Amino acid sequence: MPATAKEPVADRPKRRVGRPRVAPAGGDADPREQLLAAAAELFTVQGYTATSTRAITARAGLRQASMYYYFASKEELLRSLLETTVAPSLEFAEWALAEQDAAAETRLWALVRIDAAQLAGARHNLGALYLLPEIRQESFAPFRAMRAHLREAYRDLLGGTGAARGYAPGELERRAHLVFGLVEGVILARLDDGPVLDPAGYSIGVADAALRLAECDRLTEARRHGMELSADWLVRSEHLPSLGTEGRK
Amino acid sequence: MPATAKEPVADRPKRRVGRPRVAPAGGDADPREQLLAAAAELFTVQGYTATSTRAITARAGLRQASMYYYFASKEELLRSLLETTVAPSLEFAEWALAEQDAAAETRLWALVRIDAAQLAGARHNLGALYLLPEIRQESFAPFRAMRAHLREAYRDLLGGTGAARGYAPGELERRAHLVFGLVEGVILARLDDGPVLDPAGYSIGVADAALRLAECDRLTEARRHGMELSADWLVRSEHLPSLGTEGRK
DNA sequence: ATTATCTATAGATCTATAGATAATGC
DNA sequence: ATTATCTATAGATCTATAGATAATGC
Repeated sequence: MPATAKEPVADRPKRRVGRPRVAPAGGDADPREQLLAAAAELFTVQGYTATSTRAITARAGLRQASMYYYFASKEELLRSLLETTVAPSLEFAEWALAEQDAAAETRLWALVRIDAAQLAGARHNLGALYLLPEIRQESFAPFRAMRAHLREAYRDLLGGTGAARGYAPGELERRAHLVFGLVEGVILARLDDGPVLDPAGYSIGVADAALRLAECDRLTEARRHGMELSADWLVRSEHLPSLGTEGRK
Repeated sequence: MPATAKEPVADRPKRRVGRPRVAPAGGDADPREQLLAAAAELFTVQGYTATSTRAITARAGLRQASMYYYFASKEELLRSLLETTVAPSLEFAEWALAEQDAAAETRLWALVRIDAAQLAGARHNLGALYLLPEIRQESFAPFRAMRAHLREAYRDLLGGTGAARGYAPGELERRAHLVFGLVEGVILARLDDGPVLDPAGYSIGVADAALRLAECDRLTEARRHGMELSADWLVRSEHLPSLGTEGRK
């Protein structure tokens, strides 16, 4: 007879205050967390508008109306989810910006790595929520501000880089976009392939790639490298097919 | 009295067959195109599910039910829009793959350029539609197949590159993801900033960047370049904050 | 008494179909 | 006769609120 059998925690009767649930799911977890988890899954898979509060609560083991005990609206549930998603990256970015001792290259590399790893490795493709059209609404302004901050951190780190000294005016901004886009490309890769090939390894690949993007002395060389930008190619890639549906404005 | 006044086309009375519209908008355009244009705008700005057929038709100058004269369902409208969006890129990609005379670098550069320019320059951020969760449904399989083809073209061009000879196994696939992600980063940049900084110039920047991403001999050098991957940094970027809402499955 | 849930429902949608109608074409 | 639109509406949602209820806490 093991002594452990008597621990008060082990056989905690998990009696809870309040009316019992009629269809509990997933055991004793905090209902608020259960709702967030259910929403994360459904929002990323089906989309925000297409996910009903009924579907969320069903997955969380509650009745539809009970959601409103924890969140004032469906929108607030989304807001909560979004903010917990950027927060860690942003926190790391602030720290990296302040840490002036290390080279900017090092700090940029580390930021990209951690950011990419998080995007690649999170259980659901939460990054895809950044793209929801809903977040343009005024009520998501705080979240958008967080993202803007993060992008600025990328730009500032990039600006501290040795390569940045060689940038023409405006080039820093452009490169920052490229690097930021590279990182968020992880989100898109996951959309096509499910969880990306080994997050840990992949994120290092992304971080290395970010530094390659930063460099500028290679540009002319790369351009020369086996490229005959003559007639046909230039012409064809100059002509942008107008992409239909021009519609008036 | 200018002679042009009599041209039969110029003063075409634009009388159309069928019951007249009650609230025409945007003049004499083909109603099907008007619907596509309206949907493009609304889907990209508000999202697919959040856009009602009523909103689409209102913008196109028709009554809600009249949409069904042109499209069997709202979903088919989306499908139509998506396919006209990838089609041009895909067509160019096929051509580029076949054109074995030019160096792979050249062809890859041109493909990236045209693709990025299209994403950056299109009136609405139509690329963002790729990300709609709806397109995972079986009914969008043909569209997904087109995208997969495009990605394969990227990979194959990349594989023909001089740099690719130095890739470790699996590295080609990974780089292809990076390049594809880089290009689609344009979509995300637009989400934040509206139409990106000068599409023509930006797209060249992206194409140059893609070639930089392809290179591999620089990797170790880049890593050495000013990086002290010691204690603190490695540790901190090793630890991935677990990102909340773990929920069970 | 407090807490966490429930049931029931009001009110507001939204998609798609049925069937009428107002033009032109012949 | 054909075409392109319209009006009206069935049926199916969906969000959020009101108010009841079944636990525990004291």
